[in-house]
Amino acid sequence: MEISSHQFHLLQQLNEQRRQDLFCDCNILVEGKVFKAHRNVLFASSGYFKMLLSQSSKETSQSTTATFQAFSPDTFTVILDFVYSGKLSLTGQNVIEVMSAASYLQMTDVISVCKTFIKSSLDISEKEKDRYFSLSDKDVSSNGVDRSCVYSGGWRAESSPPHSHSSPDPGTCMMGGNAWSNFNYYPTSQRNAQQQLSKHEQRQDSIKKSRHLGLQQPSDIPHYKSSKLEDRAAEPAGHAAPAEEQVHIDTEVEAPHVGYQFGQGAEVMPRGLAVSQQEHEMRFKCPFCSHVVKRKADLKRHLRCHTGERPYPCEACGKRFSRLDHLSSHFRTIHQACKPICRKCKRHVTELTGQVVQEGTRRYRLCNECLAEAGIDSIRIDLEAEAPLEFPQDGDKDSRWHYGEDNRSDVEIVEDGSTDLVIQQVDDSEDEAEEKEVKPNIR
DNA sequence: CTGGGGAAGGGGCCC
DNA sequence: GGGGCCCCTTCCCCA
Repeated sequence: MEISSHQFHLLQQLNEQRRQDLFCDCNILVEGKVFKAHRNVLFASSGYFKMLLSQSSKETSQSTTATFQAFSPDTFTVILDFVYSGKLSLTGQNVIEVMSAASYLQMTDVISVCKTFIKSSLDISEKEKDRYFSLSDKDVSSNGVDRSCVYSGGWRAESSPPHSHSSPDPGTCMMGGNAWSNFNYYPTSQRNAQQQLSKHEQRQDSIKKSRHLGLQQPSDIPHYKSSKLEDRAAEPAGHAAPAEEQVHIDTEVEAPHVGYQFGQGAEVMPRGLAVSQQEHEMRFKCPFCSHVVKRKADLKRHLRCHTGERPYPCEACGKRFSRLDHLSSHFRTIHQACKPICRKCKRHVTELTGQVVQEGTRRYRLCNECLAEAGIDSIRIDLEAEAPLEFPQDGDKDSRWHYGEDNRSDVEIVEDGSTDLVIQQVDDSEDEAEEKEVKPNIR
């Protein structure tokens, strides 16, 4: 006969003991904050602690101290609360750090829930995007502003994914016991499962589309296939960690001040052997790969290569980018002909020696000789429709990307530019204030 | 088949 | 934390 409430009461009792610091035999030091816990509970919950404590238990039967600098005390609070309650308090703000910490601690279930949470958030973003794109294809210039809300919205706390019915409080994912066994939600259709696209697949997709179709409409957003998110979900939580991913483990008894660094999920070695100050600074580990970065913002940026999120669409051609600077670079190169180099002979051209050729949404420069050789000097020279070619300058942020209405219509109509070349005179001295500038959709 | 060039994309880091 | 620049690698196209 099995009494189902026993597990719950047992966990409850252990949690109570933890709060009252009863029988706690393990101290976890996170950025100066001390957490008390029971070794057996940590051992049973985390592959990392299992490894650590099995090692230290050989050395001592007394209390153990583990020191972490890889995540914040707040993050560890979420982890530890989960260990002792089965409730994981995820929000859009903490999910990345929690997942990173869970990866660190080799807590498979937590990682899975975080992934589901993120995927759910992305799905919300996708829905918003779909809704956004279905509203209007013409009102593009104003939509860029809204889109940032859409993308960021998916990560907000209020966008928390649906959780188990047994979860007592909103925004908390229940794990453990029956609640966890029932936790198997897939928020939307299979489309969501295909949302994630591996880097390679995604790139192939986008390149083919842009090259073969010339224009990548919003509806051409890559249909994300099975991703690293999915792939990694199948991996054990204790996947290989890089050498940089290291934490100090201090054993208080036999070697009071001799620390151990814990890397690669299995090795315990004296701290002094490999820990350097530089490695201490590298503290944000990607939960999907072995990459470690110093700044949280860099991790956030890096994660886009796993999630496939591309919040920055080029307004001229529709191609989407994961980073604003890539969009800017793309725009300058492809649509603004910023390079003062003849595309054919590679010679430097000036406003006197060369002209800009517009080929669909693409622009590049040709010297007068190459223009004549190409036999396209008879193509109409449309000075009226000339768009500025100035490289965007600082302090001109608002105006530099503005896309003249005439050009807009040009761009939208002409997709296969091979039959519609427009030559423009190069005039870098033109007054910027009067320029009609091409403007990508910057958030 | 191969090498060069262009474009995309990722990381580091400064402001 | 975001924006942006620089550097590097990878991929693809083309001669």
